[in-house]
Amino acid sequence: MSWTDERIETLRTLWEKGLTASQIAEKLGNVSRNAVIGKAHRLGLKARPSPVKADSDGTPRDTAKKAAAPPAAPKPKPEAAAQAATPAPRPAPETKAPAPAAPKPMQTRPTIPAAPAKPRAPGEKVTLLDLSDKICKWPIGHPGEPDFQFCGRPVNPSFPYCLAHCAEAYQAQLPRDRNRPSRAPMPPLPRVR
DNA sequence: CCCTGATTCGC
DNA sequence: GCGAATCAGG
Repeated sequence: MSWTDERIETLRTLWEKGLTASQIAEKLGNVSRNAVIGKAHRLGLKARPSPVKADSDGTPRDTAKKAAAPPAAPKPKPEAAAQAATPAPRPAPETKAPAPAAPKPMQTRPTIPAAPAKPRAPGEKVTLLDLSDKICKWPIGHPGEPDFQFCGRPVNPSFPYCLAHCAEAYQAQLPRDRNRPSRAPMPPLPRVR
């Protein structure tokens, strides 16, 4: 559907009224939240508190979007595949818990290529405050101890851990039946979207 | 995970 | 001009 004068007027009104982009999109119908935001900006309706816009000065949102740098940064694109990997003992961070330390390997298997990448400023610990959906939350050390920190490498997309730690956390539930040979359908490695 | 607005860029 | 995809933050 297109932006008729009427729809534009509605957009203006609701936007200035303070409704969120998604609310407006819903009222209008047949448009996405993104469409609303995009149109609002093009109309010059702007400036509503954005979560991301909180910069007081320094960080000028230098976001290097796509297209920016073709050569310089080769992003590691893992290619493991998996289906139903039974979530093995997950690390239990939080304030107590003896720490995951060793989600025991029930079966050895070749270690995954592992994720290089190093987003962290050299030397600094990854603390609770650094956590986000995008960095590996695998705890290193024991909570409460001075040097406790998190892995901090980039996550395997849609997982809470990096590729290497996904391999730790999600392992196949191998047959425990003694009678049956464990020919094991093997490798349920972390899926990579 | 849900949500927010902002931005980019292929169409 | 449009808006999906992405980002960055709550």
